[in-house]
Amino acid sequence: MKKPSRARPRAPIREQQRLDPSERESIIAREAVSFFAEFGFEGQTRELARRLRITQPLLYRYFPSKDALIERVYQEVFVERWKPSWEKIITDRSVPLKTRLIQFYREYAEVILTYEWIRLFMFAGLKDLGLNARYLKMLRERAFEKLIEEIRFEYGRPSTRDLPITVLEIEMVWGLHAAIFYLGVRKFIYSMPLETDVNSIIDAKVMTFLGGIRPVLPAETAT
Amino acid sequence: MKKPSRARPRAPIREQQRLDPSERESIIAREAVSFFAEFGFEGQTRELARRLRITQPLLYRYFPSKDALIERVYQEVFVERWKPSWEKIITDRSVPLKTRLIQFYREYAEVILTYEWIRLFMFAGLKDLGLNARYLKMLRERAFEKLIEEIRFEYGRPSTRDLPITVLEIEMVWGLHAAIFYLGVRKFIYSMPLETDVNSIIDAKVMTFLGGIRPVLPAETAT
DNA sequence: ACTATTATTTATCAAATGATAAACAACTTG
DNA sequence: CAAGTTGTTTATCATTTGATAAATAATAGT
Repeated sequence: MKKPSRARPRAPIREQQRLDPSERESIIAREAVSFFAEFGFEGQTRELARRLRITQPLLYRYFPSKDALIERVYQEVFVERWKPSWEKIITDRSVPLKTRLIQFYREYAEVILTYEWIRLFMFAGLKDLGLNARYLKMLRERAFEKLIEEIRFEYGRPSTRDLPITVLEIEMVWGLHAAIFYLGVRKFIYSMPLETDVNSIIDAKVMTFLGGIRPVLPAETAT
Repeated sequence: MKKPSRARPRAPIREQQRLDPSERESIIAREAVSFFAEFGFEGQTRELARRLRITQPLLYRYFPSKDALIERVYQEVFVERWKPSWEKIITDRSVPLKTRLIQFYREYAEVILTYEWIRLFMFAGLKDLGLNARYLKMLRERAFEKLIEEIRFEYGRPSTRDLPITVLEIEMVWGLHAAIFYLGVRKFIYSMPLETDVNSIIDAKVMTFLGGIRPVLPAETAT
């Protein structure tokens, strides 16, 4: 049992004031990620400040405008969370292709299947700032195209350098990506709890994908 | 008998004023669908009015509040556009299963793969009003569950009445749904033009789906 | 301890925005 | 044509909201 003492609040639970600028800035940025993910970019700066237990004008000491803060949120989520190691996973031919794919998609899913990532990406898309197109272009170049190159190699097909990626091939990859992304949409946008383990879904999708893409690949090199 | 003898306005080039209430209301509703699909539900009533070439207070003559107008938009898009005939297509056993699936998904895709449907559905989800959950529940009951029942029947498996739908089965259907829906997301939210014919993608997905769901079905009836 | 610095708050502004009331004007009816 | 009905506009209100300037107070340097 505790003795309620309303005498003095023990311990310096006291609101700390005057933080170091860099620290304050990162605190604001972090909270902004969570805040805008929940309410969208029309969320009000006053409400964000309230959550941070600071006053609203203080935000403008660290970010010149609301848009600048939103820019920072993008950076935080869509740039910082990209892991260059993923590209290594995909292209590491000392590992079986299927294993690589599963590992990549599992790790990638772990990053994007979060409340913040999914919702912010969707908010950004609806608002349109070209952010999504830019991101997906990067995703295509850094991951999808490498991935198709690896699949071509695995099955003894011409390199994508010699024979450009076909519409059907990239469409297959989009399909796999859609399946994973949609899990996040269901969970974080539709508020529908997933009844299945994400990893096992990914494994199954990857295997179906590998089975399905074969007939879509260009013919074997028969020069 | 009331006779709406509308005195013919001569040469309707002139901005027509004083419309019939029911007509004005439907014009407003129609424009609101397009407007909110573009800007989201935070789109301003003044801007909507400007598009309609009417003044903003007139909106409030026909809809008591902005929320009521939004409610109407939901009705217009997510209720009115549902076609009961789809359920007949799915369950019409005089037609081969694959044909039914392809026909249903083609028709369904034609309705939901529109700028308005996709974006409004996403805006609604992000705002959360339970609308999406409600819609998807309906989709599951009226389409997906019937669809699984038909597949079970086709392959001589127990009825879903005797053996409830499994998580894996419904997951497969979600996967197919995701693939189609994501086409809309790419096009209308990410602004990425689709390079392929939607119908052929659907056909391919349906066939992959039918091949993939078989091992997931419950064992054959061995009473 | 004193002073300079600066993180933070208080006070406010101006524009935007949903909503209402009253004035206006187009159409109908007698 | 006069009068009444009602579709539409004008004028306006009360909040909300991004942003700024000045005042305040916590910390560092000497």
